[in-house]
Order: sequence, then structure tokens, then C-alpha cells
Amino acid sequence: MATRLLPTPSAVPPPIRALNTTTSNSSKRSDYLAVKTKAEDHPVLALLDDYSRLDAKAIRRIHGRMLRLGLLGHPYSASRLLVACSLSPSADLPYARQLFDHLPAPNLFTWNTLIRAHASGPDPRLALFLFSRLLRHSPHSPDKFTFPFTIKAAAELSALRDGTALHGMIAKSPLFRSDIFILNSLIHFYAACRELDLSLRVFEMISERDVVSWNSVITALAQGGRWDEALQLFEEMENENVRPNDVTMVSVASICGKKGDLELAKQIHSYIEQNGIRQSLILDNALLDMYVKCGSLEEAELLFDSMTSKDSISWTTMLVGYAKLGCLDAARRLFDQMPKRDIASWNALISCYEQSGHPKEALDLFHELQHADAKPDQVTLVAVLSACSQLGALEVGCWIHAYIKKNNVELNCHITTSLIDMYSKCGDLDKALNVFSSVNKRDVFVWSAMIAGLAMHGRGREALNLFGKMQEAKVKPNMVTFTNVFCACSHAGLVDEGRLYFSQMLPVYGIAPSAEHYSCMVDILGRAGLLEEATEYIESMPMPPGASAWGALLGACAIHKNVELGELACERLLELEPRNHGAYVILSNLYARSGKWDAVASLRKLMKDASLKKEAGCSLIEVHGAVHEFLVGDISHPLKERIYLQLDEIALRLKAAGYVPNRKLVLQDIEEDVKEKALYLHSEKLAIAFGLISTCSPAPIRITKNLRVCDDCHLVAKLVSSIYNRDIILRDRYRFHHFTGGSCSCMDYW
DNA sequence: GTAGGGTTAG
Repeated sequence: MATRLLPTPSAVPPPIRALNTTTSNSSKRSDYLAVKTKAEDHPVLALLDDYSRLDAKAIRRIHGRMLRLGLLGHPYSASRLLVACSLSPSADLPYARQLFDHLPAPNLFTWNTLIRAHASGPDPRLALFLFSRLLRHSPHSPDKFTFPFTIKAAAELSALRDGTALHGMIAKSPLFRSDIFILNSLIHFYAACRELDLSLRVFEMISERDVVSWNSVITALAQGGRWDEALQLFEEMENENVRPNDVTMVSVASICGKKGDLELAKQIHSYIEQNGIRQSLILDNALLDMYVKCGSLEEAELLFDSMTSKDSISWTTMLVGYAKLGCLDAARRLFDQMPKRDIASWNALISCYEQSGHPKEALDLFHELQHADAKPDQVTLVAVLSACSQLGALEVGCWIHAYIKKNNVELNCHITTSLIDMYSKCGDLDKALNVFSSVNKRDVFVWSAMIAGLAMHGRGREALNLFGKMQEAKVKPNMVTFTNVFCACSHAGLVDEGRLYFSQMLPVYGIAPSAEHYSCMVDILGRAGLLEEATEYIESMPMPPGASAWGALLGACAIHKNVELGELACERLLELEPRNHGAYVILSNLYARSGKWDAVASLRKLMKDASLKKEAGCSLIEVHGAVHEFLVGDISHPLKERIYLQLDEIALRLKAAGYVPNRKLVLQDIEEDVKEKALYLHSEKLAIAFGLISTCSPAPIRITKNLRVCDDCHLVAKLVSSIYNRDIILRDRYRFHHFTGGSCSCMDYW
């Protein structure tokens, strides 16, 4: 036990000289040595020389011996022990603090060591507390070593006020205000607080800048996105005869990766080789990352194969490289080959799957992870929640939420946002609202996610109310917030509100409307039938209208049967995206609705000649934690016989209720309507049939579809909800439909 | 006897 080893202040052993005269029970050899040696070179201390190799147990043993020998009363030897227990890889900071608190006379070195350890420990605030204790309750004053450690703590915390106060103390002392170590740490500190101009000001004040000064300021600019200024300084440093080193090149490589400039990448690589820059694993990793980001996996592979030592970052960087090129199999192979996988490697592959449209694989890998000896962290959970959102996998999502609670994972804004997004997109808006109201930290992303959730469920008014509350809470909206607000207006038909918020964006909120925001307005106005005004918004765009603006106009024309304007919009859209099959389909629907069957036929031929295929319609339904996938006319499901029997029964009961299939829309923006029967076999109908078989009332049937739901399926879902007395919650590409008692939450406006 | 700057996943 630690506490037994620690002397209480009253039991502090007598000074070392007294020890020499005692006749204790300890062995003769020990006494003999004690007589001959000073405390500074007592042989016990030699055990602490190599403290980085000592584990916690060994340190406690030494502590015990020193206590018995009375060595802790001597400031120097006590400090040696404190270094070991606060700086060794198996450091135990609470233990170090206890030891420190029992030292009769800690010297300044000891204070510095403890502050140093806490500055890079799990809670850097403790370093600041120690610093103020040093000022108030010790006979010492901070020296040129104390400041860099304390400033580091302030940087870790991005504590601008504390750091500025430290800077103030430093400025008063002629000795400290010109100390290069202190000044360099201030450069880093201001950068950590995102005060780049203050960083630059400190840098410019230094009369004799060394390589660390240059590196600090170049890194600050690189991380703050001011790449060209950083590269300019990199050139200037040579003019000032400061030779760049490996650390400089890490930042330069990182900038080059962000710029994605392969030519520059090769220049940097040969610069390193020609100037004899020291090789290091970190630099090699940075170069790997640079090549991956510049899109040259060949160069990355060459370097990777030539590296003599690799760590999990090297492997993970390569893995991401393969995944970015869409080579997910190669990424997986690399993952399997890795000699050591840390949680970041798992996260990288899970995120790769999740972000490249393979959410199912992401969840499979998450299950593998749980059987391996890695522990999911917040990044993992964010990625897996996003995979659930994509799949509409509510049960898995709930399970992850439970996991978060059970393991006391901190609900930071990232996780909160992901949970709200998951519950919203999996159709359980109440749970999303619960999460939202249960947290007390809400940043702009949390608010925006909740607004988006309400919007996609058609609860536009509530979304706008929440937008008002967000401002009462003094959280500034960003670009995404406005997109979500407009989405709410669009789904609920709130035209006036849309216009109002759009007009306020720049003057009130200081956010210039982006092309996406203009497209939202075109959508809001177009859906409401205000095609002329929608066109005016397009014409007034300060940037060239993108595909989304023309797409929104085209969709509106299809709803309101405006062939002429629809053709124009489609033409513009195809100029920008020649292979956008959706555009052909919507135009064809427009022709069909207006009875222009010749035009429908020629459009079909055009599509065929261009060998454009529609994206296959696909519906997902989660039952007991497993996600089942249905394509149109799918016969691959193990329960296919029962599913098709159920479909027949549905058809009979619907007919009895007077339902007539709506075959007019042969080419909805839905899914390939190859044959007559296809309508009857749309993926969402298969999923509904499966849902009826495999779940029981009152649980709603939850379905996620990749495309928009067609008129016919929408009608069928309404009827099923009343005939079978089952709620259906269907998520399509754009929004949610809650079917209950024969009607839909979208009020047939979608 | 002590110090400052760096790479991956979101």
C-alpha cells in the first residue's frame, strides 16, 4: 500500500547526518555504506538511474528502502524518487502527489518535475494548481524551467487567460522575457489557443531564433490552415541560416498532403534525402501520409516497403490509402497483416467502411472488435453510430447507446450529435429528443442535428422553434444549421419562414448563403408551386448554379407539370452531370404525367444508348438486431416463400378494400420498373411483408429505403397501416413517413 | 539534474 510507505510530516526521519550515528537493526553492510556515502550518491539512488525501466512495484520497493534509510528527508534524493514515479512510463501521478505532499522540503527542481509530469498528464489543470501553490505556499519562485512546463499545461487546456497571465509575469522579468525556451513555448501556446497572430508576434520578438522557434511557428501556421505562409517561412529560415530538421519536414510534408500537390511532394522527399535530414519514424509516417493524400499509392508503397521500422500509424496510413482508392479488400488484407493493431487501426477501417457506403461491413467489424482485445473509444462509437444511421439499424444503435451508458463513456458533443442523428435517422425521434434534453453541453452540431431530426420527420414548426431556442442559448448557427432549417421549411411547406431566414442569413448571422442554401430555397419555393420565384433565386445566385439547384427546380417542375421549364432545368443539370440518371427519370416522369408518351419513349432510348442504369432500389429492415436487405423482386431471402405468400395475402386484402395499382408512373425516380409485376415487387413492399411476418404488434415496422418512395408504395403502406393495424415508419432518401391508421405524417406532400 | 516543436483515425 502506498500510504504505508509515505512518512507523515511528524514522522519525518532526522536529517541524514543523524542517520550515520544511529545503530539500527539494519545489516552491517548497509550501515557501513551509510557512514561512507553522502545522501547524493547512496547506492539505493543508483537503482533510480534507469527509472524508465522500473515498474510501479519496483518504484514502491525503492520508496520503502529510502524511507527506512531516511533518504526522503534529503531534498536531492527525494527528488530522484519523485522523478521516477512521475516521469517513468508507468508513472502514477496520484502517488507522486502523495509523496510530494509528505516531503519536508521539496526543492524547486522537485516542484518543476511535478508540474512537468502533470502538464502532459491526463489532467493538466493540476499543473496550473501546482504552479499557483508554488507561488503562494513555497519559499521558491518559478525559474526558467518552471515556465515552459506551466505554459505547456495552459496550451494543453487552450487556457488563453491562464497562459496570458503567465506571459504577463514573464514580460516583467528581463531574464525570462528573452529566454528562448520560454518564448518558444509561448509560440506553441498561442497556436493551441488558435491565436495565430499572437504566435507570430512572439516569434517576431525573438532576436535569435533557433530551429525550434521556426518549427513552432511553421507548425502553428500549418495547423491553422495558413499553408502558404508556412511554406514561405520554411524558405526564409534557410536565408537566416537555420537548418531545417526532421521536425520541420514533418510539418512541411503535412502541408503538402493537405494541398494534395504530388509534384511538391516529390520535391520535398528529395530535399530530405539531399540535405541529410535525420530519418525518423514520425517523418517517414508523415511522408507516407503526404503521398497518400496526394493520391500516389505507388510512392507510398515504395517508401513503406523501404522503412526499417514501422508502427501502427504507418500501417494505418497505408490502410487509409487503399480505402480512399476504393480498394477496401486491399485495406482489409493490410489490416489482417498488421503486426499490432491499436484502436486507431480499428477505427480507420470501420470508418472507411462506414464512409464508403458499406455500413454493414462497418458493424461486422465492430463485432469483431469486441471479440478482440481492443476497447472501443469515442471515435469508434461515433463511426458505428453513423453506420447504424445509414442502415436504420435501431436495435444495434440502442445497444450502442446502452454500451455508452454502461461503460460511463463521456457524452461529449461528438457522441451526443451521433446519438441524436442515429435515433432520428432510425425513426425514433422521441429517443433523439430525450438525448437532446438529457445533456447540458450543446454545441452548434448538437443543436443542428436535433433541428435536422425534427425536419426529416416533417415537424417543421418544432424545428424552427428549436432554432429560436438555440439563439436564446447564445449558440451561433453555422452553414449546416441553415441547411437544416431550410430542410424543415421544405418538408413542412413553410415558404414565408424560408424566405425570412434566407434574407437574414448575411445581415443578421454573418453567413453568406452558399450554393446549397440557394438550392434549398429553390426546393422550398418549387415544391410550393412558386416556380417563377424559384427561377429568380437561381438567376440571383452569386456563384454558378450547381447540379443541386437545377435538380431541385426539375423536381418541382415534375410535381407541378411544367414541361418547358423542366426541360430547361434537366438540360442544365445534364450539362453539369451528364451521367445523372435521376435527371432522366424525373424528366420522364414529368412527360408521363403530362401524357407525352413519345417523349417518354425517346428518353428511354437515350438512356439505353448512354447505357445509363438506374440505381437499384433497396430496402432495409432490422429484425432482432440483424439487418435484412431487399432488392426489387428479390428472391434471395431464406424466408422467400413465406414472404411471397404474405404479399399475395396483402394484395387480396387491399383489393377487397378497393385498391387499384397505380401503374401510370412507369418511370418514377424510384427503381427499375422492368416488367408489369415490378410495381408489386418494389423492395419496400417485400420489406413490409417480411416485417409483418417477423415482428408483432404493437412494434412498428421500420424500413429504410435508398431512393424515394413511389406513389404506389406510399398508398400501399397507408392501407396496410390501417388494414393490419400496424404502424409503418419508412425512411426514404429525403425524409420519414409515419404511416398510421391509413394516413401518413407527410400529408402526402413529399 | 529539469525545457520548447512533429505523423494516423473523427
